Amino acid sequence: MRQQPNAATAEIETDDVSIQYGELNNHLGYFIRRAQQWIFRDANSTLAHLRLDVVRYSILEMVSANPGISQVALSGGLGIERARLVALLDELEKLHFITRQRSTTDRRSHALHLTPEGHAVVKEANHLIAAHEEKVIERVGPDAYPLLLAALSTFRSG
Amino acid sequence: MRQQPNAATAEIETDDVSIQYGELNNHLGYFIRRAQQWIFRDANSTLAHLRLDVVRYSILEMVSANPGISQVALSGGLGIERARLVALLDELEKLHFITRQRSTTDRRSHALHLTPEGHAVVKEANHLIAAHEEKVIERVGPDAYPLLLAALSTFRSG
DNA sequence: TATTGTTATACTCTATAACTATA
DNA sequence: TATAGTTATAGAGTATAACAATA
Repeated sequence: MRQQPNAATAEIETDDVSIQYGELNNHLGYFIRRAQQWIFRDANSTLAHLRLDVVRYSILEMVSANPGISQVALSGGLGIERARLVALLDELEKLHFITRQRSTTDRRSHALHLTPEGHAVVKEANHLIAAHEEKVIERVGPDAYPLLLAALSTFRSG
Repeated sequence: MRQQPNAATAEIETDDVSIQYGELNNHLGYFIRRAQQWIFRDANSTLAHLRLDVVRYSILEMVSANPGISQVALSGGLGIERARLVALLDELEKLHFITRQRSTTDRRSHALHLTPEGHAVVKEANHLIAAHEEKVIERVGPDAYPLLLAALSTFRSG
């Protein structure tokens, strides 16, 4: 939350407003970073009381949509290093949201599943995230929104 | 660089392709995160031999566009914590790309400027980044690209 | 030989609080 | 009292390499 500038400082701060962005105006990466900062902060505060953040939520949602998925497949689908995923799954297992079972067909890999509690929490998270998404839609504009999803989906694969 | 799957493993890996994304298909945050991963990795490898990455480059470009800018103004414009900015500017000063001068009007603040070497490196970086940006434009589609910039620019402020 | 999950390590980034010098 | 820059610290994420079990 930013303070309103008072009358005395308002004049001095006007040069803040006239900041120039130079070439950054032509770089999608800059806008994407700023957008992600806002979106993640807003979504994380929405999910906090469920003991989740966007990364942990996306893991639960992926496991929900792909029961029995392996850790490498999950790693690839979410763009999280498989080494990093281990600690995240440890957490979610400790919260009793997921289970890791040895795969019967390939005993190297784990089959991931949601617990009943995991299903409940992901269901509630989906409601909360949908409300957050409405704010995003309003912010980028309802017309632009589906175009954004379509255009950015090309980065999903590698 | 990802290995091509050979004939023997290709069949096994087909279930990788059929991964389901569930609700993530409706969440801009997920696509933004994947897009940023790709864009930052590509841009960073482009800039590496100049001893820059996208964050350090964006600092130089901002200082270039706003000579004499203060550290707090820069922090706000780029969405980098002012505490974090200190170490980044230390680095760029050590590389002789920028200078910190005490402001004559407010001796609490620093006026940031590019050195001649800084100007040269930012000029070269802009060429390299422009080539990178062409890849991005091709990837999201030339029609969608300007819409992305416009729609995401709403996140620049807060 | 290659892959899955795991551990370990070093580095970077984020978030926060406190200190100083100035205003 | 408030702000700009700085320092310090804890937590989270990234990148990489190596190892055991299994294929």
